[in-house]
Amino acid sequence: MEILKSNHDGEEAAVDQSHEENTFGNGFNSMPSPPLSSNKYEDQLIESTKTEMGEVKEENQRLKKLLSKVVNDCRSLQMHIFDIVKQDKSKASTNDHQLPPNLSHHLEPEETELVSLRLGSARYKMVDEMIKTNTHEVEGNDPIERQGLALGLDCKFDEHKEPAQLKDPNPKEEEVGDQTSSPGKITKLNLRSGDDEVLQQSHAKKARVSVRVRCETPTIMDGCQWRKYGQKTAKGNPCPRAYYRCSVGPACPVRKQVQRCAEDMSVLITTYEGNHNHHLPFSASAMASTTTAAASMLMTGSSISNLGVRTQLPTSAFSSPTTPAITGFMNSSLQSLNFDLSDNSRTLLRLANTTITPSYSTITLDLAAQSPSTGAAQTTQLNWFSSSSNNFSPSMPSSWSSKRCMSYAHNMARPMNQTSLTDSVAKAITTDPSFQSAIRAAITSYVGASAGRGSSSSVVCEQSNNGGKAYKSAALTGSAPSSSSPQKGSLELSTLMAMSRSKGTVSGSSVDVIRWENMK
DNA sequence: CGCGTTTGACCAGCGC
DNA sequence: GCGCTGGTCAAACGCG
Repeated sequence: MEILKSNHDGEEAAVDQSHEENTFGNGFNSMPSPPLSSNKYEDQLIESTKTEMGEVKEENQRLKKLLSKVVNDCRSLQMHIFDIVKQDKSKASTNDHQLPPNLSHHLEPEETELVSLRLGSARYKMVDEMIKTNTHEVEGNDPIERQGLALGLDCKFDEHKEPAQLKDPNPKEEEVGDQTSSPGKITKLNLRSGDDEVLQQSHAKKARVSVRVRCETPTIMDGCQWRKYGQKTAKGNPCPRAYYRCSVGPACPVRKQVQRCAEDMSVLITTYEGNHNHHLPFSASAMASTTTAAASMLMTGSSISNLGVRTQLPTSAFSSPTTPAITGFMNSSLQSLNFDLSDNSRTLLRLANTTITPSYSTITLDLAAQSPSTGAAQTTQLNWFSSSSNNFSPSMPSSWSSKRCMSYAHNMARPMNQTSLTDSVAKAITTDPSFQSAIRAAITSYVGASAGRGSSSSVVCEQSNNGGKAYKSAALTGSAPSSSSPQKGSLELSTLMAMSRSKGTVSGSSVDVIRWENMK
């Protein structure tokens, strides 16, 4: 540096600028130094920025239209499903038990909730179908599946539960508790109904999503309401573990455990278990859908984008030591992606090194890990990893999801084909609800946190090719405002006032760094 | 008074 | 069978 400065004074500014712009602090260099005639360069940069802003605006409009279409479709679908449920109910009431009118009246709110819950999947699936290109076939010949009536494995759980609830609209609280809050009793109950169910549900019971985050507050603000029901000092950790259950729904089975990390007291470990059986506010749905999607991935090995499809995997799939569908996706797709959500505090969102083993059934979203290259910088990484060691097996079951993952793997393994790679990444982001959820949750929590400080915030996305469009989609998809609640925490594209793009390198490979500045 | 938290007791699972 | 541990329950308590 000294030699450069003394021998090439004219380049000093460029060198400094290069140094200054290397503020990502995550192991890759910034864009190459601009030429001496920096005015021309800046003009070009401004022009390209303007152009890209225009593209972003167009994309925003397109997505807004898409969103409104989805909302409308959801409403009509909701009405349609409501009719179906009503018809089924009237059939059941005539064929089976004749419920008194006052009791059948009590059924309706619960079923509405039930339908809406399924609509979440339908929405994902509809978006999936609307956005996706012709490379992915639409799964589910069952018309019910096509309407998004099934929720995947975790919701199969509900499917078994719901008939009982429908038969008895006013179940005793103990009975609800038996099915939701006491895992041991679940097993006992299900022993009567078949080994497969027992296995699946015991696995489902184990499915957990752990979130590690650097946080001073007693709990992280995930938008949900929790009631503390216990506290215990666990072995090996002086900090007590607090037990919470979701208090939004009367019989919501979701639990969470909160404990400070023994090694680093500033790290809060929050473990979620179960799936909400009620509506959630937007701010809560981000985290909830993320954990649900992660749990679903964990349990089914099916897809990430398969949430709307009833899982029909054989029992052996659950006892398999690996879930190739997941590892295939993660190793091929997520591992090669780096998302950088940063502002003054430089939050780095990284999805990497993911292997999920059902026997352990815990997936961890690590928002507290330090970037090795940044040292003490306030950098937060999000790592998806399981509690098990790597034992990825390349063998794939011949399921649709696996094919899809292989498709990702195939595309990801061809870095030379930039367009293909870009398309694959774009597809992965725009069609995978869990991926969207992860991004949405990260952006939501991030923006929510920064909003309180009143500081400007930005979203930086990196990509290992020259495409960039995929990440625009990522940010847009992840931040698409909810139709019902454009709350704090949602980041609308209209607030993204400036965007820049620069070159950098990651592990010797050239990357594009795209930065959106939120000037709000 | 109602709601949420605290805290000791209880229970189930697991390893030895 | 016993002891350890994690998870849950429920009475007591505190707060608005």
